[in-house]
Amino acid sequence: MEDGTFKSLGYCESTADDYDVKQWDTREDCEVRQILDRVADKWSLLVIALLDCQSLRFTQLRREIDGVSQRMLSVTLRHLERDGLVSRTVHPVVPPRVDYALTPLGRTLHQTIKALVIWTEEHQQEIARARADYDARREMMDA
Amino acid sequence: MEDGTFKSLGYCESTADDYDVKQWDTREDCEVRQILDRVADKWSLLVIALLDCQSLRFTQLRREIDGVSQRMLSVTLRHLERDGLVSRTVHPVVPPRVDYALTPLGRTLHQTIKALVIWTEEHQQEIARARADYDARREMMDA
DNA sequence: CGGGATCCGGAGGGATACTG
DNA sequence: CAGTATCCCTCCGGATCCCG
Repeated sequence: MEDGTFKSLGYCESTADDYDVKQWDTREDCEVRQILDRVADKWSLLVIALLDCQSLRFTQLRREIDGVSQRMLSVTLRHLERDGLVSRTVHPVVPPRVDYALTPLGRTLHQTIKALVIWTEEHQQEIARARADYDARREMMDA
Repeated sequence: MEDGTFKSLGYCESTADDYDVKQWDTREDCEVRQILDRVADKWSLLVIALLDCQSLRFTQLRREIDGVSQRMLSVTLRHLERDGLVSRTVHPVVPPRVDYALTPLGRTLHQTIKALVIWTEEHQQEIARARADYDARREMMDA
C-alpha cells in the first residue's frame, strides 16, 4: 500500500520488444519471495493439504505425513500458525489435546494448494515418462 | 492405472465417522510426494513463474531471479528439463545461446503456479499482520 | 556465454531424552 | 499427549575454477 514498490500482477500481456523482461518483483528481500519460500516448503504443503476441511491433532498429523519428524512437524506448525494460516486450539484436559485447523486465510490458500496436488496426481504418468526418456537419452550419450 | 494403489482424489467429501482420516497417499516413496517435492522447490517455482509465455536465456534467468547461484539455476533447469516441464534449445552459434521455455506440460503447471503467486501477492498484508501479531504476543509472554 | 566439476561451510533436519 | 531442548551429522547450496 505504502508505495509502488511492487510491480505485482504485471504478468504476461505486453511482450513490448526487448525493453524489460522482468514482470514482477523477484528481489530476494521481497515479501512475496519470502512467503513463497514458506509456501514452497514440502512439509507446509502437506500439512495444508491434509487439513482440508477437518481439524487434526498433532499425533494424527504425524501419522498421516509419512517421514516427518516430530521436530519438523512442530516447527512447520508454528510457522503456519505465525503466518495466520493454521489455528492452534489447546483443550484444557488431561492428557492434553491440541487441534490444528485451517484459518479462513489458510482455507483460501488451500484452494490453490489443492489444485497443485491434483495437478501432480493427474500428470504423474507424463512426468514419469519424461524422466524415463531423459534418463534413457543420457545413458545413450554416456555409452 | 495398473492397480488401485493411489487413493488420489478422495479429498474431502465423506467425513465418515472416525474410520480413516487419510485421504490420499502420503507415503514418502509415493510418486506424488516426489513430484510435489520438486514443485515445492523455491527455485523451480520462480523459474516456472518467470517463463510465463516467453523463453529466456540462462543469463537472463540468472539476472531475473535475484539470489540464485549459477549452480542452483543450472541444477534446477536440468531437473525441470528431466521432468519434461521445461525445454532446452541450443542454438549452434558462437557465442553459445541456449533458450529455455515451458513445454506444453509445463504450461499446464504454470497455471496453478501462477495462482499461487497471485495468492501470495493478494494476501501479503494479511500474512504480514498475522506475523506481527504473533511476534507481539510472543514478546508479551516472554516479558 | 552456458554451464560442469570440485571444495567446503552452515543450516536443515533426524534421533534421543526430558517436561508439563 | 504435545511438545521443547540438545546433540550431531548430512547435504544443500555458495564460491571458485575451468572448459567447449
